[in-house]
Amino acid sequence: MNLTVAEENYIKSIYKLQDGQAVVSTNAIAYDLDTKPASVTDMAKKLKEKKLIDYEKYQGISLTPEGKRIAIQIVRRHRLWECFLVDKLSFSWDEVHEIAEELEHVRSEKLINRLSEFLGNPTTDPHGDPIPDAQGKFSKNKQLVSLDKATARRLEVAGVSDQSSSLLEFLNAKGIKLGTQIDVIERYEFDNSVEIKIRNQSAFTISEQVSKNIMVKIL
Amino acid sequence: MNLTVAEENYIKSIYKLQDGQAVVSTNAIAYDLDTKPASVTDMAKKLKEKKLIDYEKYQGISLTPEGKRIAIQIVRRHRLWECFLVDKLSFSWDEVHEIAEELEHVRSEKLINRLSEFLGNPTTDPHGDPIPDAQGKFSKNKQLVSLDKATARRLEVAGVSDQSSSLLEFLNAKGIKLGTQIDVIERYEFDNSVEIKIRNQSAFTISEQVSKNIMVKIL
DNA sequence: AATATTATTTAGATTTGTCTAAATTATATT
DNA sequence: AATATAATTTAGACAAATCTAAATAATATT
Repeated sequence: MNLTVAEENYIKSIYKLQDGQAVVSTNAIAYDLDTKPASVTDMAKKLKEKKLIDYEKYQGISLTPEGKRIAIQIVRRHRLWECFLVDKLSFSWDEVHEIAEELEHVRSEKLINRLSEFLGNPTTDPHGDPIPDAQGKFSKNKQLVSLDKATARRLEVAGVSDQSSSLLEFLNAKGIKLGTQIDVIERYEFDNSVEIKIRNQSAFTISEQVSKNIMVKIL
Repeated sequence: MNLTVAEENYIKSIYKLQDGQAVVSTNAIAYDLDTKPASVTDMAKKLKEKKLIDYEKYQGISLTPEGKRIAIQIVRRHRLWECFLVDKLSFSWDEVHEIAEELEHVRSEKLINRLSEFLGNPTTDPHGDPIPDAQGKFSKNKQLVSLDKATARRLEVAGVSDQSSSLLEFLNAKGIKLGTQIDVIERYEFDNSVEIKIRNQSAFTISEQVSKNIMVKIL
């Protein structure tokens, strides 16, 4: 199956948006890929032709098993490159996404498997997202919860669910990174903000919007 | 200047073919890029529009200073990635070209400069070709000569001028790699073949075609 | 249920990079 | 110099990926 970069981006987007949902809407994909719904319809026909998605007019889009397999390989490539950029080239986690977005389209199984080996076969990327292995299997992770729902006092940052530069920059500025231990000081009901404290720093408050996007492990 | 992958490939090809020549022909570019002369003419108009080449109908093509600057950056990216693949991911030098051909189009100065640093700012790639620095300057190399023209007895392989898989495979099979020391046993005038010997191996003969493409340093 | 709103698709156009076939220009040969 | 051959360009077409505007279908609201 030889896919264009555009086709790979659609597959990846559908995979990301599907997550649980039965189907993904034309509009959602268009928004995610910063394109127009009409373009999504066009591409849907092509991907259906290639048997990578199930698609009936007006009925939404979902990946076929083959489409999902391909999506997972793309995710694998993306996350391994992110590891490389952070671990080997000393990029910070909030600046690797765009570059990995390009590197992920270089298709060579040998390259990716060697890269994985070189990095020590990591199972999570710098954002805490799991990296599927060459067979597409995810190592089952400890259960992660978003910070706004975690009940424990002491938590460890294990990832972020929104990878927009704005959020990553904010976390960077606050000194929150993967593995950072956080103590929850107080939760404010009226706006669901959370006061937290990082070791050796004074406490500060983060909004619900932020806490919803921080994934944590309970310690 | 935002170039497409196709445009970059044309720039790179023109740079490679120009080397000394005043201009490059439409046909030569078409052959090098495995496309048709008509397509080259089409692209020439576009690149002229962008002021990356000098081009007048029927008069051949040459890079402008800006075109050359860009070409050298592409060459830098290509060769650094080749180093990475060989030095870090244990690829052999005859299998890296195609992959580097894709990686070279990922445009991020920061990425390339960090990669260079990570590799120890190498000045030659696994084929012995010089790697320009971030400013586009080549470190002046010891003068290399092709094996068919070298007069000395003892030589060291410093590169190959043709990087086709077929040649690289041949060299690999014969145990000839970068840094290999060669003794010239005999030169046969009638077909310009050369009998050579590698330490601890029995002598064998290589054709003019091969010897022309092996670049050597005199020891 | 009728109507308004939103989502989706179709139709037709555009851009990029390519092609083939025909026309033109340059170069080589007699 | 005339003619043959080779190189190059033009003209017109195509596929991929996109777009806008209009049409249609699904969903929500009154």
